[in-house]
Amino acid sequence: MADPTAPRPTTRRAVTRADVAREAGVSTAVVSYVINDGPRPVAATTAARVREAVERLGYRPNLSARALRLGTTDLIGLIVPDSSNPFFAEYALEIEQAAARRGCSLVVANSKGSPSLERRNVESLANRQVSGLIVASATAGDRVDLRARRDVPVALINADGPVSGLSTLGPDFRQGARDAVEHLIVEHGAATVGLATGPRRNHTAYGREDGWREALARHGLPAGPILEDEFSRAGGYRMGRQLLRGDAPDLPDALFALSDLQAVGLLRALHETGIDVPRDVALVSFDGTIESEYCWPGLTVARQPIRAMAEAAVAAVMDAPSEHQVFRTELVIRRSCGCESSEPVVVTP
Amino acid sequence: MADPTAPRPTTRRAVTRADVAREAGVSTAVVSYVINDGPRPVAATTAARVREAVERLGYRPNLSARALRLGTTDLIGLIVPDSSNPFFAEYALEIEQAAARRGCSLVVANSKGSPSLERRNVESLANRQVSGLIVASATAGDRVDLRARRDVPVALINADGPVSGLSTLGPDFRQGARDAVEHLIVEHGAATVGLATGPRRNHTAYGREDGWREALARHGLPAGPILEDEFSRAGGYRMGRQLLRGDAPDLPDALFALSDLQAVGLLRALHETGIDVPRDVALVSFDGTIESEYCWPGLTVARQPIRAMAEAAVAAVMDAPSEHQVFRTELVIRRSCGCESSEPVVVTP
DNA sequence: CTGAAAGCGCTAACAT
DNA sequence: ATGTTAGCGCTTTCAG
Repeated sequence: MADPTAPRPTTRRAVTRADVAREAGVSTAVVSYVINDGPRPVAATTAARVREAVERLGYRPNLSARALRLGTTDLIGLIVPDSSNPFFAEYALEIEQAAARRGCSLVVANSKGSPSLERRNVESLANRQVSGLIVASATAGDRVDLRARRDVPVALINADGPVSGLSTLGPDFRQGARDAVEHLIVEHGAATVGLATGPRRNHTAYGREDGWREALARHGLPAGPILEDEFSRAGGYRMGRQLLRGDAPDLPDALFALSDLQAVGLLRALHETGIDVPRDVALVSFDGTIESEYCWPGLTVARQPIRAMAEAAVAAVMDAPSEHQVFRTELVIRRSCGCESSEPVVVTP
Repeated sequence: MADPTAPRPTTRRAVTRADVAREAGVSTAVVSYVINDGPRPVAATTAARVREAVERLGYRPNLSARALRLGTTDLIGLIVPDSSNPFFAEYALEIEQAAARRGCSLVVANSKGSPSLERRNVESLANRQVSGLIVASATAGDRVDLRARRDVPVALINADGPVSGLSTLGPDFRQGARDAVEHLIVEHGAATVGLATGPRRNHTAYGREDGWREALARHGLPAGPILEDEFSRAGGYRMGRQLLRGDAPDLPDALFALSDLQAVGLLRALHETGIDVPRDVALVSFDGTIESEYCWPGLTVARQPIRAMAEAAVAAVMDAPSEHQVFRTELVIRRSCGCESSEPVVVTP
């Protein structure tokens, strides 16, 4: 008779390690040794017999039990403000791939820019015994409340500086912004460069703003107009509308957007008004997501090395914690700055 | 002395349910009851005492143990070909939100269009005892090999029809495509409408192709040129280049792209060649991701009700399996078809 | 090289 | 209303 005491309706009792042991005529320990390839050696013939039994029975190890025993899950938690934001989506993909290479899976949680939700997500993932936690904090780095990190290694990505007790990493915000803005000034003779920034409570904006300011200062130029709105296409669009309001808007020579998304929104507003980029205003942005490559005109960007950063984040939580790591961005020249790119389009490999 | 036998370096032994019980002077069962709010009642004063102890000790339940006991994890697995594809990224976000509403977390795996990797992901997530599995198969629906679904409810999203033993759901591919193409014909007098489709091995392409063909047939029009490339921006771009090659390319009046991404790539190729959309060619696509709203010109699309589908997928695996569900798409008129939209831009809420 | 057995932390009978 | 306790399936120490 079937055993009706199963906790939840698991169609039938699953095959366990004990079944395999019985089938193969060995002890459960041996089954464990062959499956995990250690820690004790097993005679080749015994191992073969076990593997055969595993196959015949269709045995699949129960990872929950393993996790309980080991106190770890081979699960990496990722907390981002918005996983549908292309920047985070690309980041998440690379993290998933890096995790997969180490046999880990990725669980993603959205904090929607809410510090309290972020905290709850950290707690919840820590309770799940994730092996590591990677977080892109929507708020200031040092305000990240990681009480729950008791026994979970945490890496803070998109960080603009070290945070004691955590592994942190991020792009060189300042350098990237400076490069982009200097390109505008040096190569295209821009004399006024506006800034399209994000919410001021977000610490990560500072580095990019400073980079912009530095580039200007280096060339003795005054600060251009400053627009501020959220890090989204809609935010960029609103900034564009604001820039263009009035009868005779006074456009700067160029604009630096803190993110691709905002640049895309700006582009939209500019297009609608019949303003040509780069002829009427040049535009450069920070991030370098794929979208920046395909919009029109293609955006000149300070591109973050997402794959390398993803790998570093996973390494920081899985292998060894690290000091703050900063990654140089790469200036990718396309048309929005005014350059004539020789290639019609840079198609990603 | 510290106990050095901890399986992995958990900084110190974590607080367990037993500690709380001792602290509160009750049994572990009672602690369980107050934490889970059942299944047995607990006196209010006792409960308060327990909660206090939990607070004082900073107790956090170990979800691995719970999962082992219960045979389920409150983890939903999602397998997609490419989680950085904006369509899947938006889908994943909505699924994560729907899961979160039920107290579940989402683990995402990429199959990169490989059936074998897809299968491995299914296995691996099933071994993790996920409570449900949602898969967007890169291959044909009926070829989905879900041997591992022994005791895991599976929902197939982006499905074009029922698959026995699985919950399936998807947009009304045919209706959506038909609506979009008919709009081109009826409202804009398009006499030749080309098709930009995806790899033919992908069954989900059939419905959209049929819709295109049906719309044409209804109005006695011949099939326009057919382009075929992968479901990506690069694929769209290549199709655009192909369409335009030669000295005097013979452009159709309009083009229907099976996905936003391909439309974006097409748009890029068209822009580069100085071809105006919609003046020289009109363009409509299927999906309706946010990117379609912000590119230039804004894309007229058959928009999938992603949120509703995400909710349905989660419900199918968490609540009750369902017959095949099809969701109507909504035709969203923007400028790429030739309409003058009254609103300058439809900003998403 | 292999077997026996002790738990990991939790839930939910079954007792009281 | 509360306490006791038997496992869930796995890993690994300790004996053989």
